[in-house]
Amino acid sequence: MTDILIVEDNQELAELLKDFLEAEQYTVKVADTGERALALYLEKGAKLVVLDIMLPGMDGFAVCQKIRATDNTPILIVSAKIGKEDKLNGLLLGADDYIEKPYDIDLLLAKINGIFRRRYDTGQLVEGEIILDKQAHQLFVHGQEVDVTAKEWELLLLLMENKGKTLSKEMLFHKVWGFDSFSEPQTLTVHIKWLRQKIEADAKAPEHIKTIWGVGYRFE
Amino acid sequence: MTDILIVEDNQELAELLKDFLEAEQYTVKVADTGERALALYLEKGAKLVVLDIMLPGMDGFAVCQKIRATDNTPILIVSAKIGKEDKLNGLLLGADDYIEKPYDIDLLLAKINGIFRRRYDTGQLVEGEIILDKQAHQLFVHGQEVDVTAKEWELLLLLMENKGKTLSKEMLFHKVWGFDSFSEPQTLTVHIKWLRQKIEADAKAPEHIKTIWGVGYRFE
DNA sequence: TATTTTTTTGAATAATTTTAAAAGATTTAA
DNA sequence: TTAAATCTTTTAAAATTATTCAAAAAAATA
Repeated sequence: MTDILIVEDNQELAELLKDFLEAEQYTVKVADTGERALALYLEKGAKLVVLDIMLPGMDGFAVCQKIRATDNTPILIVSAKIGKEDKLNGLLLGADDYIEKPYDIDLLLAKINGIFRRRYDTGQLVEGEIILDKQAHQLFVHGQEVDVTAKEWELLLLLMENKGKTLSKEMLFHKVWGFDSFSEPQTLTVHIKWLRQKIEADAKAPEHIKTIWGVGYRFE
Repeated sequence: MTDILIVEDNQELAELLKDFLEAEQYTVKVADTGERALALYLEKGAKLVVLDIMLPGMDGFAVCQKIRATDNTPILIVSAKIGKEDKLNGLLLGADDYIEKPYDIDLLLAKINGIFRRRYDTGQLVEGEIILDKQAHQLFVHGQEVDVTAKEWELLLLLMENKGKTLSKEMLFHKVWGFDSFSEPQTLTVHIKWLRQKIEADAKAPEHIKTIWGVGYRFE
């Protein structure tokens, strides 16, 4: 969901970008030639391709064209030699945006964030059959709306926003009930139980809300 | 109400624009020649025509002229070769705005939003049988005028302007009664009740103003 | 002042949250 | 390997909290 493929022949610059974007929670793969970029793209895919135009061998425009022949994944063209013709060239080939080298790294991030927001941020959290609409404050399971209480909603939101990560019971309790809550720790597990009954096919064998013994819970 | 006709001979670019604008809640039709654009326009109409000047066969200016001969639908001219003469040309033919290729997609969106706001924002909010006329300060349900009090009006306006989003009771209360209000929180729910009696077919089973337990209300 | 509109109140109702106790799992240590 | 200890889940009832409703009081307006 946050996979970026960087196509850049300057290894140092590529590493720098990778580190920077990873710090911003993106998942980054790097390719140093057009050929390798295409191979990597076809094998692993990506949600955004950041594409340098000047590459040894197959140039960026060719890569752009080949990717567009496959699908509609957004492409951000990066280049030192963007003239009007190049911009037009890229636009005609289906690139989504441009940035000129040398660029401000924050501007690059802004453009990347913008592309992700426009293309992928629907205001919804989707995990398989479970859809959480944050704006509407609605939960759908298999397309059916399911009523959840305020506490259940907060718990599920926390778990889904941190899917794959195990959250400790203390952390969950503090975030949902507040640090000053005097409630008993069972309260949390009872709410987990209600949630499981609402979102799991079989609440006895949960597929999504996993128990991590002695630690807490993890959404998968 | 949000129909856009894009006239663009580059199919890839046209598809890209279509996807982008559809993500922004517009309804998009595409034509790749001037002749097809006119035929589509005369058959289905549109609220805005985004018109590339450089087209094979009948060029953009000719399309512009023919559309203007029919009605006053706004036209946004897009072209790489906008010189002073072209701008003047387009203006004389009745185009509403221009954008030069290659353009920033956000700028295009801003211009489109601007045209729609200027041309079509009638100051009315319409949701099925409910019409809120902001200028006249009147509410109609099933074509019948319904009197609402000042507080009810503000409440309904807030809800309808944010339809689909759940608004918290605190937010509603603050916006309608002001941050410094000392009133009891029930006051809000009582007003919601009056509103429901005025706009809902069955106030006991509201179709429009939904209660989100422990959170607030949502207009649908 | 009379009328309309808004706000408050308190009781009834509905829904959620908490609790406590028992049962079920998993881990630890003998 | 087994028993004990620890942790988690279930259950149902109790407690709490939120919402609705109707009527009355207060405030604003004509």
